[in-house]
Amino acid sequence: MAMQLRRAATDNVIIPVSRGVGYAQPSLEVLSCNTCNIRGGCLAEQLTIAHDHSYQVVKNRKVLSKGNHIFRGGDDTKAIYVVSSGSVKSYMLMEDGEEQVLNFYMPGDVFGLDAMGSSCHISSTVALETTTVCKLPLSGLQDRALGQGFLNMISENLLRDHNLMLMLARKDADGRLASFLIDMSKRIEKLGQPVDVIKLTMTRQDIANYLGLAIETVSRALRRFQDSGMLEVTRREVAIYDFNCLLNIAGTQVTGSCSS
Amino acid sequence: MAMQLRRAATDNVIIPVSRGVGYAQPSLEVLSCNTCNIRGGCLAEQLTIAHDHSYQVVKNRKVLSKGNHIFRGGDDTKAIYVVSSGSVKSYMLMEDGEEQVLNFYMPGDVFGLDAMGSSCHISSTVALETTTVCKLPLSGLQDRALGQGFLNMISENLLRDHNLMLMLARKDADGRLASFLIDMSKRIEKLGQPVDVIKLTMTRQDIANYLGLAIETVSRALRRFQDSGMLEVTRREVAIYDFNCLLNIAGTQVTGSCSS
DNA sequence: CGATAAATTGAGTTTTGTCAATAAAGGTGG
DNA sequence: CCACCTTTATTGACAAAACTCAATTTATCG
Repeated sequence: MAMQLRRAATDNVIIPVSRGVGYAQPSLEVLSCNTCNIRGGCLAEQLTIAHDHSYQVVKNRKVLSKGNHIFRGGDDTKAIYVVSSGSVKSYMLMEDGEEQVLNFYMPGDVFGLDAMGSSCHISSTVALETTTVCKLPLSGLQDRALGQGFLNMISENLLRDHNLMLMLARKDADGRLASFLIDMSKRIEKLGQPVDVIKLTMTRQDIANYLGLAIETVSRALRRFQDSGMLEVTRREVAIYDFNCLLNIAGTQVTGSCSS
Repeated sequence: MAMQLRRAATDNVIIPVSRGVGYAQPSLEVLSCNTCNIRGGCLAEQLTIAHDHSYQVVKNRKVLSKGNHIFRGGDDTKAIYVVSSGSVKSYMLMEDGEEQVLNFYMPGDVFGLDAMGSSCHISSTVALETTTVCKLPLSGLQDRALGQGFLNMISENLLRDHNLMLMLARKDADGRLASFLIDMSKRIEKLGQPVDVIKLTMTRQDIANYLGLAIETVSRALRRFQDSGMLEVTRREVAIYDFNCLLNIAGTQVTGSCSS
């Protein structure tokens, strides 16, 4: 395949030092759980409070602006993270500089799990927009009962990965894009937002790198969908008109619920 | 893509009841850890003993013959499993009957993790040959400190999945097959077996369903490799002559070690 | 408002899937 | 132990999907 190099602000070969030393993190402001929108079921809160009962209010939230990395491949493992607001992509770099996007994370999602068993991160993560993340130190994690929520999260992660694998292995371009849009829709639904309008915080290139397609193929598939009238694309926003049609094109979706 | 239906003994739509009720498991023999070859670092042993200190000798091993399922998609979640001997494949069925192979498991490997957070299994698992598996009941798992070994295992699983995703998304047929062979070689190396002879316990169809290729493409890629002299294929056995060449074709491999 | 980045669109090529036929292997029963 | 049948694997010819290259348009950001 050997596509040409295509990387943007998320490049992690040439490490940006543009704003001088000390500005690696755009904001050092640390926020407490009290001001977090993710109420109930926040794993970071659960685990951190469980870990240290003296803190009822956890203060480990940080604001990142677009393009800022949370961690990069090779960085020492320190924590796992929860998205509080905004969105994040995780990716791995191939030797040719090509990046494979592994996942997009939205508010409530936990990321950085691949680091749990290793001394450093394998993947990299970067904010796709102004984003707030909550840091959950890993120290002592192995000695504690982690609770069902933790196990659920792990199997959710595995399920998501399996879904992507299935998609990459078996679906054509239209099927992959349809699956992607449905997945995004389901996720924003969980956040209580309207399901029929998807705001894409990632570039077409990111989508292509996630779905294992060329950027041109993504563009053309979106056009085909739009021409058929099932949805409308305007810049980074997709309005879905015919959900059934999209589901049809997507084919098999692996859900967490046991219906099969 | 919509390839034609291709399923064999592992079909789980038509449930085989060939040998009559009561023979769902070919053997009810239960073996103890004392007779297990996997010494040291067996997670099943660790977790089970940790769970119930009164049993120093765990008796939960079972023998399965080729084609027998350990569990099927939709089955109630009861346990996670460790391969003691033999080999296992896990797969998910698509609506068109197509199966996507998720992984092949070898002695020491843990499988069934996707069930941890769910009330039933999403994937199915089947023995590829005469296989011994160790069952690890899930009950009470969430209330216990699971140890670093458990966390390691989870991140290993995630890493393996990410590797496959990267492969499916970015590599051509030759790259995928080369990656597959290298991975198999590394895994048998861990088991203390020679790295240059790989015994394939799965069919070409299974490999194709794992790599997201047509069976013919797998066959042709193997022929190309053989013609170039880097390896030799005889039935279900691959003798590797030029490992560097294979690594070259495979391209990026994601390893657990932090070298990047 | 201009420069850079992102996205779209078209034309041509390559890879891989599909269909079809054949060969080889493995298992079963006489 | 051998013949037969089923399953598995190989090989060839053709078609389709997606990638590459190239040009253009449209956003975004300073």
